[in-house]
Amino acid sequence: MTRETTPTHLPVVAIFGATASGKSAVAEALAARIPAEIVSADSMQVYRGLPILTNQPERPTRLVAIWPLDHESSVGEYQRLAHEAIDDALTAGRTPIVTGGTGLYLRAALADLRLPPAPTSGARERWERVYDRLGPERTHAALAERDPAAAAAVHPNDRRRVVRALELHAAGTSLRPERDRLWAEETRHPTAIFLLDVPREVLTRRIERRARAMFDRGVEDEVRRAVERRVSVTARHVIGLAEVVGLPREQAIEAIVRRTRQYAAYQRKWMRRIPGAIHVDGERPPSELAEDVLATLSRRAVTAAR
RNA sequence: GGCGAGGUAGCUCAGUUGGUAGAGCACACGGCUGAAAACCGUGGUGUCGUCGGUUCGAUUCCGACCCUCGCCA
Repeated sequence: MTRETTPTHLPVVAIFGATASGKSAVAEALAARIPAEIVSADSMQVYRGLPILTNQPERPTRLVAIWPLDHESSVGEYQRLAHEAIDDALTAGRTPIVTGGTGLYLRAALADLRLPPAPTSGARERWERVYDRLGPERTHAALAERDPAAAAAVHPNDRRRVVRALELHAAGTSLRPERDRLWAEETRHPTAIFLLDVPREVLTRRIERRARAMFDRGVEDEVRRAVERRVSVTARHVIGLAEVVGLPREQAIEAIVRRTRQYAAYQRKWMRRIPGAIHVDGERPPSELAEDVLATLSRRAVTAAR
């Protein structure tokens, strides 16, 4: 008797945790036990050309290294590809294991966020100019006149969102969705979401070790080669890119550690809010955690079958 | 050793013509719907180097001492 024949009734597994919490290790341990396909939910690992800096997994993973560095990324585009990858795996009879640290991307992969349309060409630049000319207060007031609901959800100083809201209103829609799907528990497929809890101090130690290891592995050459050509606005935000280019080694390491810790704190916020998730002790060995995940899945399958 | 500059938040520093203090960064918390490793909001966490003097009141003025940095020996 093999596990492969065990129906789970929970076709999708998701693993979320802070950076350096060991998500990939658990996903890989799980993939070694059941027919599965790992799908990345990471806004920076999508890029090709910075495998060391973005900490890309060794094992082939869907939606990793899919775009060149000059590509402007977006959740909308990612969402389409993620749904496709997940559905492909299911069709092939494999369990999609959605793994990643970008909270919004994880939600986009699992749920149908019904994102409002992409900006039409030139619209964003036009509204940005309006914002810069009128200033935060007056631009926000103009938004409030046109789309009160959107204005209520956005702070005047949040240039990006005020501009986006105006751009959507001009396109005949709104920043405010008819239904909030971001924090709703609904998903496209029955899904079990696991969150890896790891104490901050442990995470900090791992982050420090990993930052140093990046330099031993040649991150400086990697970055030097990457910035020889155009890097998109979105890719420019990879933690460490500006630091490696502009700072001496020790300062760069220090800055990368600081920013990575800030990122981990941001991910902890997501962990508090992701609906319907199961917290597990991320300090236990990946193999044990994988077994636990399987046990939870079959327990759920029994409940679902009733 | 002499001269000079300085010791204020975790860090870098501002300030108080005497009424116990505030910026940036760090940190914490919150928001977020096609840039999310992004973006925005809220919060001061303090023996004002130490001891003494003057004063109703000293972080501020005075004295001594300690420490740091620079220049000269």
